[in-house]
Parts: sequence; structure tokens; C-alpha cells
Amino acid sequence: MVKKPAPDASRRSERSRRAIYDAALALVGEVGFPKTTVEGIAARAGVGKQTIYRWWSSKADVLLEAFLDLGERAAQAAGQQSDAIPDTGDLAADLKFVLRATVDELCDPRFETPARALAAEGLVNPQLGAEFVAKLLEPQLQLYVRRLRSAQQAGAVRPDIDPRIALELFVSPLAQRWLQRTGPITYAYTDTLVDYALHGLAPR
Amino acid sequence: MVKKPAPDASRRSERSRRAIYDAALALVGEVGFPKTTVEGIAARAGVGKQTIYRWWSSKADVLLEAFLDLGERAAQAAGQQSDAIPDTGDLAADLKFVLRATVDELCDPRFETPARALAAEGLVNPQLGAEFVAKLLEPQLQLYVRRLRSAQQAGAVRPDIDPRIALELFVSPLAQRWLQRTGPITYAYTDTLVDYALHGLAPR
DNA sequence: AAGGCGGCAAGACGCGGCGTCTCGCACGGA
DNA sequence: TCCGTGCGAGACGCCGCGTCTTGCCGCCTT
Repeated sequence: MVKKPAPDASRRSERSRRAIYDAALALVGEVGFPKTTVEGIAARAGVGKQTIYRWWSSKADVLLEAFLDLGERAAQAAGQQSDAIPDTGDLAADLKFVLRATVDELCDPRFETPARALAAEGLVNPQLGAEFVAKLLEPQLQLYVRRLRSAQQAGAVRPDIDPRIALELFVSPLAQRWLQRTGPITYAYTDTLVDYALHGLAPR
Repeated sequence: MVKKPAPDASRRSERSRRAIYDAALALVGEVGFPKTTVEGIAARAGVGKQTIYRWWSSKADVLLEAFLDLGERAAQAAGQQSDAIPDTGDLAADLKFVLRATVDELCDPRFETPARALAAEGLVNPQLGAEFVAKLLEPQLQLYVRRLRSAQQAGAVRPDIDPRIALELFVSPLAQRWLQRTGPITYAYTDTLVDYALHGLAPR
């Protein structure tokens, strides 16, 4: 199964790696993913094409790592963790708070272009899609799982509910509106999602 | 705003149009969307490239129309409409029924490959994405809106609920699992979604 | 019946990006 | 000192894109 002669990672140029990340993110933001080329990334980064092909298999692969790296740096810069869900005891308020923050993030152009490009590529490329889900999406969703489990212990959520499915009631609608542009994304919308999901559509 | 000399549609070859639809769907199914080329479609259809470029702007555009055409033919073949939501008076049962049918459809390879390819392209190409949503997705969603309105009049759904948002509680999770492969797609799963959405996560 | 008009199949063409390969160069360890 | 190897640079063949050209054929007009 080992196809490549495996280049020596200890000799790898950190400088080139950073330059490639920066160039890839900048180009995707400026001209979009389809018009971003490996040649363009190499030229902007001041790097030989071979250096890119030596360490990555495709421009999507480069962008995924660049995006992961961006996320890590942002998280480190923002103190400990910007990604934990608060637990004040008021589940509805906590969910609305974190979903509002997600709305802000989804509307930030710096985030939006590469994220959408990666999601799109992941749909068609299962290998990349799996990595995207495993490294970016699922860790976020697990935060909701934890918060919902806490809510179950506090009696705010029925004990027979599966948290991994429950979170999709408010996360997936937001994701779909953003991905497919099927509707406006506002605080009012996400607040409504939380209310509907917690209390149901049927009369009580 | 009129850029093209507008070819004479009355002289258009129906034979070529059909051959192009068939070739496009076949190729996408066989080698996937990224490896499908305009040249390949033309060759398989026994058609000049210019004939494709005369009537469509991109391979994604071709595939969108081919897919719409496929859907129309399938709908016509299946009697009147295969896409209406039953209204037996039991909202939960009706929703579970139609979602199970959707699960079957999403797992049909003939449907899956082109649909996923179109969705992926729509993410990155807003023009195509808007058309995809307007012509394929939103009409389906409006069926849920109607069924939910009927349920509101019957007292099965609270009157202050917005049906267009409510339907997302069970449709979007399924859509996301399918698109991003974030989890298994089963009848049990969609049944659970309906139960959670109707009765809420909180204790009653 | 004769002529034109326009879509048609076929394919040549230039362009540009892909992925590979070949150079020297720099820098590390024996 | 001398390999070994990643590096920047860029040449190379390949292929698909989107346009353009050629000759054919059917329809509409006259």
C-alpha cells in the first residue's frame, strides 16, 4: 500500500509550508477555488511546484491543511478555546448563544470562501470529505453532544433522546441554509430553530 | 444585456438534445463528474462540441437540465405525481412515509451521483446553485409547507409555527447526512427525526 | 424547382493548467 | 570534504476548454 518513496519530513522547509498555506488561502479568497491553481499557489508562495506535489496530492488537500492550520492558529490566539459551549444551566440560552456565534463565523468572508470550497470538494471527493468531516465538523458536533448530555442530567432534555441526532435538529438546518443558500441566515432564525427543536412542533 | 445572437430554437435538433442528456448522465454515473468532459459527452452522444456550447454554458448546466429532464420523465412514467405528500390525518405517519421514500431515492446510485455532483457544483457556482435550489429543491420543500399548514388547521401543529422553518428540522438533517456523509441513513433515523421534531427534546 | 439560411457533425486550433522531470543551489550529517 | 536531499525555477508533453472552420443537410421562402 506504500506507493511513495516517503520524502524525509525532518528536512522539510517550514518556511515553504507557511508560505504555501498563506498563498492558498489568499488566492482562494481573491479569485475563488476553481480559479485557484497549483501553479498560482507556487508562484505566489515563491515556491517550486514540485515542493507542493511532494507534500500534497491536490489543491484541495493543500487548502484543507491550510484551513486546519488557520483554525489552530486562531484558536491559540483566542486564548484557551473559542469553541466550547457555555453551560449556564439554561440550555436554550446557551444554544442560541453559540449558534449566533456560528452565524457570525459563517458570514465572515475570510472563513466563508475556503470553507465552502472545501465542503463542495468534499461532496465529490469522498476521501477529502471524510477528512473534512472528521477533523473539522465532527469535533464541533461533539461539543453539542456533551452539552446535551449535561442537559439530560439536569432534566432539561428527555433521557431517551440520542444527543447525536438531537443536535442535528438545529445544526443541520443552519448548515444547509449556508451551504445551499436556501434561505437567510439571521439570529432570529437560529433562535427559532432552538425553540422549535426544544419544544417541538406539536401542541403541548 | 443580450450577449448572444440567440440561436433559433425552432430549428433545434431534438435528437441531439436527448443524446446529450443520455450521454451526460451515463458519463457522470460511470466516471464521476470531475472526469466527465464536454468533449466526452459530445463524442458519446455523436454530436459536435459546438452543438453543446450553442445551447449550454457549461457541463454543469448540461447536467442540471439532463437531471431535470430525467426527473420529469420519471414523474410522468410513475403516473400522475410521485412527489405529493399523503394527508391521512396522521402527520407523523405521513412524514415518516415520505421521508422513507426519500431515503430510498437518496440511496439509488442512478440518482445519487448526478445529484451529488450538482449539489457540489452549486455550492461553488452561485448561479447554478440558485437554479438547482429553485427548480429542484424548493418545489419539494413547498410540499412539506402545504402538509404542515394542513396539520396546523387540524390542530396537530401549533399555529404560531412557521412551516418553512419547521420542515427543516427533519429535512435538513437528512440532507446533511447524505451530502456530507456525516452519518448512516436509515428508516429508523428518519423516523426518529420526525418524533424529535414533533414532540421536542425537552420533557413534556 | 431553386436558392438561402441555419443548425448540424467533425475536427483543427491556441491557450492554459496539470503533473513530471531536470537542472543547479543550499545545507545538513558522515 | 563529500554525499544526500529538499529546495526554487522552469521546461516538457498531455489534455480539456472554448472558438472557429468546413462541408452537409433539411426547412422555408419565392
